[in-house]
Amino acid sequence: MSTEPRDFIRQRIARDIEQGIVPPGGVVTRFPPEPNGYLHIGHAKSICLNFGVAEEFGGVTYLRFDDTNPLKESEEYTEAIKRDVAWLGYSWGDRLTYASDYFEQLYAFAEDLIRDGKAYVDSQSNEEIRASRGTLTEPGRNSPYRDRTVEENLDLFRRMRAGEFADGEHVLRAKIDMASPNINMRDPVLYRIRHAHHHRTGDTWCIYPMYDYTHCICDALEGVTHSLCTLEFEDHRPLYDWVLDNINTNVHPPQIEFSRLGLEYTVMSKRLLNRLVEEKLVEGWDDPRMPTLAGLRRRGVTPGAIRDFCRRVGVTKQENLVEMSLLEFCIRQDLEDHAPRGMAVLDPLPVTITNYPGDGETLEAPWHPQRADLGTRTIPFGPRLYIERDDFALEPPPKYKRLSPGAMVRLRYAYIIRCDEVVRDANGRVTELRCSYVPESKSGADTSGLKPNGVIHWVSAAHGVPSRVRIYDRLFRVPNPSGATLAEDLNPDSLRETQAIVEPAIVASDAERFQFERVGYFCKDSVLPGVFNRTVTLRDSYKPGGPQGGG
RNA sequence: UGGGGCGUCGCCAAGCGGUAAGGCACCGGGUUUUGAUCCCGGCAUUCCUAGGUUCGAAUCCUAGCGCCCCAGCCA
Repeated sequence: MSTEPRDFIRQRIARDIEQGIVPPGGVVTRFPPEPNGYLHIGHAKSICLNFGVAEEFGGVTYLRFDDTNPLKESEEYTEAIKRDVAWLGYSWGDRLTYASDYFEQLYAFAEDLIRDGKAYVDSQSNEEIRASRGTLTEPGRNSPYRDRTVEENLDLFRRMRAGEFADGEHVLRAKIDMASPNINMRDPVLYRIRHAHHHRTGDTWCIYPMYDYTHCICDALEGVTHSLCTLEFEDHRPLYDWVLDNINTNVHPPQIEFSRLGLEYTVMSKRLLNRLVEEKLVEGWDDPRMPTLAGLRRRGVTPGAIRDFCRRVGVTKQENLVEMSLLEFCIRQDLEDHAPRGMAVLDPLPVTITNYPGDGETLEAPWHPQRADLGTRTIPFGPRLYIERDDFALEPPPKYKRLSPGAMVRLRYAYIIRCDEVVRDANGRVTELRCSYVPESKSGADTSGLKPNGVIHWVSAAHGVPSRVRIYDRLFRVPNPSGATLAEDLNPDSLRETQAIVEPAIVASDAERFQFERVGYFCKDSVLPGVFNRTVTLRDSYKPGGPQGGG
């Protein structure tokens, strides 16, 4: 489709296919997270890109865990990541791999590099290496160990592997150029000693390869055709290329960089998200206020909405800070099409229908106004109801479309009522509305000819189910949370609990999410039964000043 | 006064020498048993700045300016 976004990466891939560099249907990409935390919406951009591109051009995508640093990684994270990628709607088939699957091959290539005189064991301390690396403007100095013989290097490297040395005693370095203007090329470390238990390889290794050395080789080993990564790795590309140019492989994917996602009001660094969890400032990685996929899921955000968001955001090399309103739009639109409708009252105002005979009846209403396929629900109606307190105004502002003294309004899917009397307590607070209904105005069979000025939602007092409601706003409220002052950046109103009265069909339904008329979108909280999360509100959402009193 | 990137509407983003797509947001108007949705209309004489090349430049050249990334035995 010509209207589909064609970013520079897709253009490049299309060109590579056209020129025969990559066979049609032969595109191979990979999504390579380090299992050191949960995936967030920024990762979704990369997932949608990598899996999306393979889908569009015919190809496959690997889910590859970049697990080269045992100190930070865990099984819990790999499981969470798999869950989230699958939830987003992508499947890796049998292409689930780990960098650690290749440790043996990586090691063999390293010995080759040593034999070729392209890598050496450096025995300087961490500090010495840092000091001799030079600065942004000054070149580095060669290590005194740089000219060790091949035999000595091989011997030392093997003994490193055998566990003869303590952490930090030696490292394996590439022999490139200590005077390179690109600091990544100043004899980068390839292997370090780490006597640590790895979540997959256990204690079989005590030396672990570095990212720059590992990533490109894994790409080559898996036959990746386009290695997509974010902008901060641009400076690493010469090293990516150097490694592949100096080992025995004829596979050499291009590394192509794009900018990471910046989202207004949210912080995306794993370090900060980790702190929020560690310091118990949130309930966990899946706290609905978190920008993690798990958090968004709990909040009621759909995978389709996130995919749509990633598509609309595009892929470029520009730094960007996307407005929250775009994400909200994508969520609203997805829910608009799919979410069943329901009625709930957050702040109840009792209404008595004074002329209603009997004690009730059952009404029928569609789950969705446009989608007959979703079927219908029954709604109990009676002489005692609750309406939303702000659907009534003692002194209605101009163009007010809801209820006020003497005015008429339609109760959605039910009858037209008129407010005859307002009951107030000693403080003047409205405590009840006494109304009369128009019997011939029944929804679907209205012969009254009346045109009320609005429609409001309601719940039968005798049947409504009280439910605890947790209202989540954004976790951060500053335009650009710095994280430097984490506590100050946090929004103290980001989580509130209140009570809602919900129509019974909602409680009985097994649907996850609902759109509540005049209230917003909700989803069932998967953790606490009978509890709903307010996720996105149509009208009141995030607006300064809160609910609009009718303005 | 090192290297690598990036600068098109409030926010994203097309554009690749032929005379500024689209989306979000916003502002009008219409439909509506959700003030939602939906529909219609408006919204950059201008592309960081200044020169230059050209019949013609956001697109090419030159010089500036601004922003981001890099000195982990993290990824």
